[in-house]
Amino acid sequence: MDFKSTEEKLPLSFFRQQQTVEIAQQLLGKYLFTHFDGKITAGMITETEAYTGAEDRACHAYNNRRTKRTEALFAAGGIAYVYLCYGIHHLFNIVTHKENIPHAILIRSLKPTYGIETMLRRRKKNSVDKTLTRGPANTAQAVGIDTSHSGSDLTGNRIWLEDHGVIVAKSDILATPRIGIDYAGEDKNLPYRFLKL
DNA sequence: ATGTCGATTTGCT
DNA sequence: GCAAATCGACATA
Repeated sequence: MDFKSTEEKLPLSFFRQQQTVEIAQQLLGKYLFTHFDGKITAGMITETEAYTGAEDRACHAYNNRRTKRTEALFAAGGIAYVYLCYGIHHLFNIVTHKENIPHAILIRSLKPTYGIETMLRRRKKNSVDKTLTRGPANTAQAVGIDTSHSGSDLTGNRIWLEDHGVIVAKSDILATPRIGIDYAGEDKNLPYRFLKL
């Protein structure tokens, strides 16, 4: 299948960069595509959060905590880390950095651009509203990503990212502390959440 | 408009 | 046992 998108697809080298906080900002304005059950959906990334590994108390791999769940974080960048939150929500992350450095970027929000009917069906909604692809669990559900996709290649033909040339100036990025990590001590105040204005 | 609460897997104590 | 990188239903105002 040809989506005329090959040249725009983000390469493995993008995900293997090592400044995860910087990459989280670069992801704003990029497009997340999925192709499941014969349906393609896509949206422009508008909100991200960086999780920076063993030294980040908010990261699941803090202190190199290694479990079956967090194993994907320790792989080299370019795969998905998807985990179940509160027993029901699937949260999609992009793994970055090199092998054994467990960094990742949580995708918190998209602007839907393609396959909106499919997104509505997955979200059990009748019409587009603000909540269709806002919030990490809603976003993952809309694009059809669940924990079975943890460890998936992000440069393949099921889940991938594209650069459509959208330029996001630093002045159009709002940085705030991350959401829902009150347990993270000092690290809860780090400005690692980024929103495209 | 704002607040409380339940859903329910994973991992740490 | 309990808290968690959340969401939406329901209550009260």
